[in-house]
Amino acid sequence: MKGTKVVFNSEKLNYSSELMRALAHPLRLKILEFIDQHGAINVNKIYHALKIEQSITSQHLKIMKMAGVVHAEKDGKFVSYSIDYDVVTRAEKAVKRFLG
Amino acid sequence: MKGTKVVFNSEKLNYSSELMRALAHPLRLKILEFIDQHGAINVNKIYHALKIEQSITSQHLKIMKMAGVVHAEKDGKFVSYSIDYDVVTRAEKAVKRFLG
DNA sequence: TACATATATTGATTTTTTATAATATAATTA
DNA sequence: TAATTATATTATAAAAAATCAATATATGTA
Repeated sequence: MKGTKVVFNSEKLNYSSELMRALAHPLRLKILEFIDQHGAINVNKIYHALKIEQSITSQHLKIMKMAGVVHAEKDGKFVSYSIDYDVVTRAEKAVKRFLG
Repeated sequence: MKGTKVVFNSEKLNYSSELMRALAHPLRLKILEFIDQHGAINVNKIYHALKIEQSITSQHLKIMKMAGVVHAEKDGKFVSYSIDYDVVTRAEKAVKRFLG
């Protein structure tokens, strides 16, 4: 497993760390877990269920959206969030990718 | 892949996010990659090769050591760092663990 | 149209991280 | 033993992230 000899450019390092950073927060993980359990779901239901502030919820969702972890789709006056499982899988492999 | 219905306690959420946080930094990833490529290696070689400050190197190594990602072993006046691949593997799976 | 609801955005503040520089400690060597 | 080397630690400054409160923007509804 040691010594991949693959030289990673800072672009990939930044991508990997950004992706992991988006997930490296207990509240965001909790939100993600909730979306996972409910499928596409709107902000209202998320913050009511988890008892967190609307504004904070939107902000964390935005961070995860920017990182590509979740996807937002407008549905009337609601916005439905869902998980991009491909990207999450990529995050899982982000470490593995440059380690062995 | 959706809806694991596994309820994660905040302990696990915190562990997962802490582990990911330790890796969610470009410089730390770079250091980890370097250790991976060279096996057990001391601080001096790391910061000379990567052209970063000694103090920063020690600090980042400490963060990864606290998270259990790397292991330090004293060797005379040197300190040799190596990767704990088990923990890294756990980090890879941290996301997967609560998603699907 | 006026009002209510859902979400996003913004600005101010606090907290956490990171970087820098200096110093401390321990081991080594001249 | 004095000087050098390797690493850690500490204090401080700078930067980034998180929280909170308020406001803005849409959309839907009475």
